[in-house]
Amino acid sequence: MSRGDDIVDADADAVAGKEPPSARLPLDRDRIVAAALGFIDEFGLPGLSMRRLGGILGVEAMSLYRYVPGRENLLDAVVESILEEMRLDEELLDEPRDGWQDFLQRMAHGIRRIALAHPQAFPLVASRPVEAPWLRPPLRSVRWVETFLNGLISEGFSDDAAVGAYRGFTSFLLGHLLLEVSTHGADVGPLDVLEDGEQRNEKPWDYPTVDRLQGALSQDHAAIEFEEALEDLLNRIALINAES
Amino acid sequence: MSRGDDIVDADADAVAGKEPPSARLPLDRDRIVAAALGFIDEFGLPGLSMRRLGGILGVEAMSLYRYVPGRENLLDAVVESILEEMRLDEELLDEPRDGWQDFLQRMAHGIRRIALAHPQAFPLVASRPVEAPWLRPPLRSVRWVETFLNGLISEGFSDDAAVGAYRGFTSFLLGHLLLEVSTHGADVGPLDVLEDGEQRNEKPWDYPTVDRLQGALSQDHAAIEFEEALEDLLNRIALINAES
DNA sequence: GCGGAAGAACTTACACCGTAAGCCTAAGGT
DNA sequence: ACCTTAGGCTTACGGTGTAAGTTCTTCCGC
Repeated sequence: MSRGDDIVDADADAVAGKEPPSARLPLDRDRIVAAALGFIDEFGLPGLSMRRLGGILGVEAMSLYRYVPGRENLLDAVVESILEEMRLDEELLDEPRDGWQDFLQRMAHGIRRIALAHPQAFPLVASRPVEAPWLRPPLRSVRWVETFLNGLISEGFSDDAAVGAYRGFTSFLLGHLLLEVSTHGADVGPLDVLEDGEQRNEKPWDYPTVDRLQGALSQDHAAIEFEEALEDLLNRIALINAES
Repeated sequence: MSRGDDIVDADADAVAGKEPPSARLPLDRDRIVAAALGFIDEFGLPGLSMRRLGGILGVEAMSLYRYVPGRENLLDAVVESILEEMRLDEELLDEPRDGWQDFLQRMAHGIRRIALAHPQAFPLVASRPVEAPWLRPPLRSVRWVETFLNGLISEGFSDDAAVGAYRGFTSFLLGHLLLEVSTHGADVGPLDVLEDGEQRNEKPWDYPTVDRLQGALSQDHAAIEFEEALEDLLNRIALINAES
């Protein structure tokens, strides 16, 4: 080493008007959560460790524990931050304006947007244990449930119809979005390329129909299917509403 | 201890016709997978480690690696074994007998049965990466997809209609069953009982509608909802079929 | 019976993980 | 000038997956 070029001269920096790198951004909790989400988005959940996350923030792992009780809690916070992000979506309404169909359409599309924005993190929303059994993913916060139910009731839904709609809505969204997002993950998954001369030992393959339909199966109509299935769901909900 | 009662007398056992406990069941791969599934069913996925699994089988952790390439592969094998279990279900048909509705009804109920039989393991079926993007959970094996598609096509479905039905079917099942199973998990989750004098620091709670509907939200109509939603799905599929 | 080969388990070792406990330094109030 | 406190660092412990090497057991050809 020639006279420690890699060591920053803090005094000189201070004179130059720069902030010393340490203690300037005192490692806020939100910044930790944001960094965690960023990491997951970029490298996937399994790679996230407290030590690495600390490294990203230029800090030892243990320093994180001043702001976050532990890894589990951190992941919960990540989920929460994703739902919070959805709050900022301008398209989403706090209450119906042009009928409950429009209200639910906007909500469904909003959730789909965040799912597609965080394909690696979205499964967290689904797989993290929920504090109350009726608080179902992906509408994982009481505020959203309250918004949902109030919205429908204000449009003339009975209590039971609103609850039924809530269950159908969550179930539909969870299934569709998990699958849509998981195919995105498959695209960027482990490359898994065959080395030269390497031979994949395939089992005997005798699935002619799958073979023949491979093309049709691989086509991505997720967006259209989402719209159609959503519309069917809304019709179904309309029926629930009419019956009750 | 009075004269090592806990030590088995192997010779005496051999004379009595019993097999010595060691090396008699040479730790077959299927036995490992079955033990893993059993463990998950009983204690949940996060507690499963190679060392503990070895312990259960009366063996050091590293011995498992002779039959299983690693933990990830083991979990894949567990998923596979669950799907295999479904093959044995007598109610399931290899091809339609009383129409495609009956065919799909049986398949849906079969998958629901295994989901409810392994509530702790079922999320694995959904969250494990799939080798091909069109191989969607919970129908996670080419054989099942082949069976599904062939069944529908033999009943007069066009290729596209069959593929569309496949997508709707998987999406519906995944969403509904994941949610149904997750509420089961919540029941047996960490007890989380308040200690004497401990006070849960609740945030200010202002969700009157959720409050009022707490009862309705908590009621468990999963079975009925499953039937109704499944019937709606079948109607939807019938439409797809008619249109194409 | 015996030597050797092969199979199946055990042992050791490494890098990494989450996190409990304590230490060190610097800023701010008095 | 002192003390408090915040905000980070260091160390340490038990646990994890797994690569590599070792030891024991069993069986087969002679």
